[in-house]
Amino acid sequence: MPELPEVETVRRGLEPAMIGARIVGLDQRRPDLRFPFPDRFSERLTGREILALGRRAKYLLADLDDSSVLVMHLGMSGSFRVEDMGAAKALASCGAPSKNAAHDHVVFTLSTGARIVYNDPRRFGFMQLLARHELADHPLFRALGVEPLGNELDGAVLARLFTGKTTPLKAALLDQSLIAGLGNIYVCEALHRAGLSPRRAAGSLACKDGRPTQGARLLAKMIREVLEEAVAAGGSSLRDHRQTNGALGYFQHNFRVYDRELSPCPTPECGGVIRRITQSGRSTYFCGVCQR
DNA sequence: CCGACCGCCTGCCTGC
DNA sequence: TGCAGGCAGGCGGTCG
Repeated sequence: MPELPEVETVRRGLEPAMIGARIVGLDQRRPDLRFPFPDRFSERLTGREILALGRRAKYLLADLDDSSVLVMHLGMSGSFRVEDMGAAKALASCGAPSKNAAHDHVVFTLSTGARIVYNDPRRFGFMQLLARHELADHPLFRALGVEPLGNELDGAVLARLFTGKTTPLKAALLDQSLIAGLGNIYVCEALHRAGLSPRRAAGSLACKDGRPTQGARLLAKMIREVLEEAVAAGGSSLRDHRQTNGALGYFQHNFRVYDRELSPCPTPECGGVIRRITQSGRSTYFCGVCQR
């Protein structure tokens, strides 16, 4: 599921249940996900109060009351759900499909009585427990690029990041050390909105005569636009992705190119057809007519 | 530096 | 109906 908008949706769903609550029990049901869980994971978390829940790129960051930070990454298939007695009954009664409990790998029990369940069939997600002061220099975070939903990303920044790069725009936008948080879907969508070909060299958007190109400015704007729209829609629900309360995000209905091979291009008057190609081993969807 | 490819895992869909 | 193959939202590593 999770690119930046889905992770942000999860963060907003977990926040009211987690903030100010204390972890009174932690059930870690296997030794590892993508990586091993930290040593004494359960002991180190039990008794901690959750002070804040933040996000950096696709990472969730729970600030704890002992100056440690619980770092959580959802990988490809990770999700959280919030359960309390009432909500569990409500979900059951409205027929929301229950996830396969065999993939419920971590269960947090909170002092409020709520349970936070982490489910991850493919187990590409992971959790880490770090001291807050070591976060910035940690290998996971040290090399992360600009946050696309903050105020940092604009045409000038994009132009600078792309200067001299011969790599295709698609690969450059997926590179988390340049911009942190985009994934396959939103890269395809942003490039279509900006009318730029995923195959074009990133460096072609670098500054000309000391000014960012129109393409760089438009692309920066479209990246922010598509991410903001997706967050507002509760993210995209592919397969079984749901928000933490079981509700579906609906941004997938607004995809213009992703998973739309052979559909007519939605750009007015374009007349093109969406194509699928492979770039660095992953599907790229785009219109060869209006994306140049 | 760059890109292509592989592995990590499971589930789902397609075609035979 | 079953089975093989391809594909999937991420990311880190190797190799040429």
